[in-house]
Amino acid sequence: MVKNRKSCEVPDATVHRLPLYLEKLKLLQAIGVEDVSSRQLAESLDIKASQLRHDFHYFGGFSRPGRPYQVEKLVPALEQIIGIAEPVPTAIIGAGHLGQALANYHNLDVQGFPVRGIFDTNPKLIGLEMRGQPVRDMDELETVIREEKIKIAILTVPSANAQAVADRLVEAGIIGIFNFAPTDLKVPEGVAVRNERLAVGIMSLSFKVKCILQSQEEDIAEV
Amino acid sequence: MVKNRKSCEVPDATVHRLPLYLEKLKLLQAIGVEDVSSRQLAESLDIKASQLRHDFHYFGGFSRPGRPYQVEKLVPALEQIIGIAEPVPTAIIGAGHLGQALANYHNLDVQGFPVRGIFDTNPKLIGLEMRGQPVRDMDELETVIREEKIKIAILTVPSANAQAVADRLVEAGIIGIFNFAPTDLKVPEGVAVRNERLAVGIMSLSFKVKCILQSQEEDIAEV
DNA sequence: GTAGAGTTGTCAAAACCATAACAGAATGCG
DNA sequence: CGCATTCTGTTATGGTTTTGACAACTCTAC
Repeated sequence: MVKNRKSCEVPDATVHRLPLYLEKLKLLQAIGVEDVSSRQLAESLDIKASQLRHDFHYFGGFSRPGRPYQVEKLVPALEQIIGIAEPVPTAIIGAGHLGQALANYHNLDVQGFPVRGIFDTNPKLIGLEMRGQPVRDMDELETVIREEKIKIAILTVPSANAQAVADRLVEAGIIGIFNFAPTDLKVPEGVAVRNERLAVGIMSLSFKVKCILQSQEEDIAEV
Repeated sequence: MVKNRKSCEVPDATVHRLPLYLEKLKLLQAIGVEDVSSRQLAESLDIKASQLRHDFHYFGGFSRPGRPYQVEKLVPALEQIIGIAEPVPTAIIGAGHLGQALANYHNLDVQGFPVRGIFDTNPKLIGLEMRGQPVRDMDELETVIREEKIKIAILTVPSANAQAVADRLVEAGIIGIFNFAPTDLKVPEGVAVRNERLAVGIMSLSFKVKCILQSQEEDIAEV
């Protein structure tokens, strides 16, 4: 199966678009659309059709020349590629506001990431129910991860604890960490980390806002 | 001031790194570091020094050849560039779990985005206090935005309402929208949108996890 | 004062990604 | 059937971003 190894040698940019394709396709599926051409799909996502076909090309053909894509086939194919053909048991570490928000984010389940464990150190939170899951003491972390075969953890603990918790997660067998703490985690080879920095997002937005305001001022000055 | 207009013609990739530079520099500042070389700073962020210098080069020199960067000068310079030299009044639309999480996210204030208005339609939420701010009825949206001169809005409402709310925001004078709804917002020229899709994040993580698992299986098979 | 180590700003090369172009295939219609 | 249209898969082109390389400059040590 050389193809498997090769199918992982894909640009990050392409990987980030796969979820968008899947999302849109599920929407089409829900309203009963059967066929969709690369152009239709691309336009609805505001990208070029050639880029979409190029992306798909990394994974081999999803259709044949002359025939549009079949939604019914494409959805499971993408799910397979993304790795959510089977539900991926997920844990949330840190039941603060952000952790709660994510635990209650219904879409997580729907999109293939059922939450099988919520953990915190705060005695006031331990025992509370969130979406049918009790908040557990961190003592149980390793046990639950192993029993539930959890592979992905969402980390919403304070920065100061993030690295220590990450170490425990890796030790317990976690392979993917979705990190919301503004800290660069050091993890061994064979563990994937994705940092989600709210601050980066809002600041790059601020940069654009500043540019807009400046150009408006200049436009006025020029009149 | 041609430089202003030019300073906005910067690759997105560079813009996204600016907040990281600033964050790290503030950390250094806090522990009393005065000088820092491009190599030191770059290594701590796990990027190449040449990239950092290249990024800075877009905005003109922050130092002179031979001399390292001075933290005390670099921090305000970056704040200026990002547009947070002055605090940027911000609103949160949607006081659900995610909205609450962000409202309580202390760093928002610290990093230059004081929350000056929290809005929701749910009568049960209206009136509640979050970080010293009452949750207001959406009726007050336009008034508060204008009075507080709010320019940036964080959108955490359900997908179905996102576009309608965005329209109101733009009408009221909002220039930047930080959108957490999985919807592509249509906004007029002169309004910046940044989409933050949690689903995309966790799915691209899942892709990498799947690749790791596959390569592990293959390694075992090869032995 | 001079050599050497270390630094930035700048430009050139390499790697990467997005777009365009096109061959080959299917479909629909007269 | 034959033609026009539409479509994918694939390759080539063009552009952007990252990385490497180096001149010019500063400081320290001796």
